[in-house]
Amino acid sequence: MMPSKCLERREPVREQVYTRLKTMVLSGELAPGERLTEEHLARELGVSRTPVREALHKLASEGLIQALPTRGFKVSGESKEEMEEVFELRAVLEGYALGLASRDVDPRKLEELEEYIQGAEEAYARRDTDEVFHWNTRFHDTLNALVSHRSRLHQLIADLRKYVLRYRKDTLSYLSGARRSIDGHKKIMLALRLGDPEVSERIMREHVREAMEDAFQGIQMSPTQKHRPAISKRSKRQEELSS
Amino acid sequence: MMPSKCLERREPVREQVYTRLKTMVLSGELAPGERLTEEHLARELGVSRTPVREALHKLASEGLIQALPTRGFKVSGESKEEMEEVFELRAVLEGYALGLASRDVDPRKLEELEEYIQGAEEAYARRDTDEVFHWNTRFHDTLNALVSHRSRLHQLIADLRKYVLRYRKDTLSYLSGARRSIDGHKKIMLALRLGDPEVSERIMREHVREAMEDAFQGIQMSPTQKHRPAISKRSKRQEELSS
DNA sequence: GGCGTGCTGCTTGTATCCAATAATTCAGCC
DNA sequence: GGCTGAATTATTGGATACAAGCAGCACGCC
Repeated sequence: MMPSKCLERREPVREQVYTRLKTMVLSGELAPGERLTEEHLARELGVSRTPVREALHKLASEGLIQALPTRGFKVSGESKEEMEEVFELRAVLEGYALGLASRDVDPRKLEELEEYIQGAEEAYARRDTDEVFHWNTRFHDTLNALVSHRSRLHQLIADLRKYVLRYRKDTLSYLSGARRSIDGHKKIMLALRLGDPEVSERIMREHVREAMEDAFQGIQMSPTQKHRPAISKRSKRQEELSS
Repeated sequence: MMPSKCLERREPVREQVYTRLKTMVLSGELAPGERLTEEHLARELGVSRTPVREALHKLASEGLIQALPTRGFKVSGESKEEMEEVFELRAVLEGYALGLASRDVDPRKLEELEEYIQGAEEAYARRDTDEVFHWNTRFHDTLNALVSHRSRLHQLIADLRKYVLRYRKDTLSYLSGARRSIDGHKKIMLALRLGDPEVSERIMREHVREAMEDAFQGIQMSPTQKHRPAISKRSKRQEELSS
């Protein structure tokens, strides 16, 4: 039989749903505290309950949502304590990762990193915080890629970073935060060039902790979330995944 | 299938299967490289594919098994690099955790920890390595419990520890390893009493790294695993979960 | 005799079905 | 009018049914 048109990568629906829901949670489209039920999501996404269920369990294991006893799931709250813990874990793991990376850096990667800093600096001059954020993200992604051979560490850091990205707008909407982060990146470069694991580790920890402070700047977080109704009204609209 | 008349504790079958499979993997009953298919496992455990599948996905997300494209799963290999990475992550995270814990220790917990060391010491005097292992495990579990309010950190450490437990026998079957680990625990106690986060962190890192060295003592690990046939022959026997 | 092609079965992915149960509502009783 | 309890609903957990894909194999062609 002809292999038919299997040219396109056949990504399982489960994965699509997972990615979609994750995006919705991280973007805030699904607000913290909002309740999620398999059936409604399945209808909304135009698939059956099975893949939705698997996606929900996966998200729950990552902490993005949490299982209620027998009432489905709800989007995880964002208590200050929880965010702090995630930032602290980032500080520790990314610190360790930078220490590892600093033992043997590819000069071309250093070049690349410098470019991102340069890009951020120029964006800062234009007071374009979105653009600064963009370059900073590339910077951190590239740093993380330096330890991609340590797959667990790499994955862990990626997950934690995605988790706090939810608050990116808040983080950099103050120019002072942007300034500090760029300066922090410059220090990271110096540590990398120095090639000293311990210094690199310490510098990175400080950097992430500064980012945490800036993220908390002027944001009041309620430890307890009010219970949002449920699925939003636009549930009726059959949004196909293929969009 | 008959609706089982499980009147007692209503633990979801999914969880039972998950726990069961995890045990089988960690105990080596399912050897690294061995292939797992939903259907066979479902038959073997006397349940349907649904809970088996969910358990498999969960195990995969923890890295205990890995998904083959569309061929099911296989028990993860145990290359030296992978074990090293896990031990290194433990060193970093448990180091950080001990630093956190050292800032404010409950004296009763210190008492408890001392008892476990005492127990291990006595077992060591009897050359009972299994017993030493038992007390050492309690010791580490108790330490980890000190940061249970940091749920992510706590969970992460618990997962990583479970992962390397697979090699416990090898780890402590040498008395020198047992000796070193007990001495390490004593140093940890001193660091805790000192109450200095940085010292505690360093001491713990050293301790876990020593444990790694001992775990690798005299063990030859093949980076590539040979492909074991599939499910073992006793698949036919209907082993009910309720056993 | 070697290699390509189609068949067959194993295995997963998804949908649907059924049962069990917690929450909710509503009616009857005090 | 408020409280208690039974019926109703909402929702998950598990089982099964069904489709689709890849692997291995055998057969036939060159």
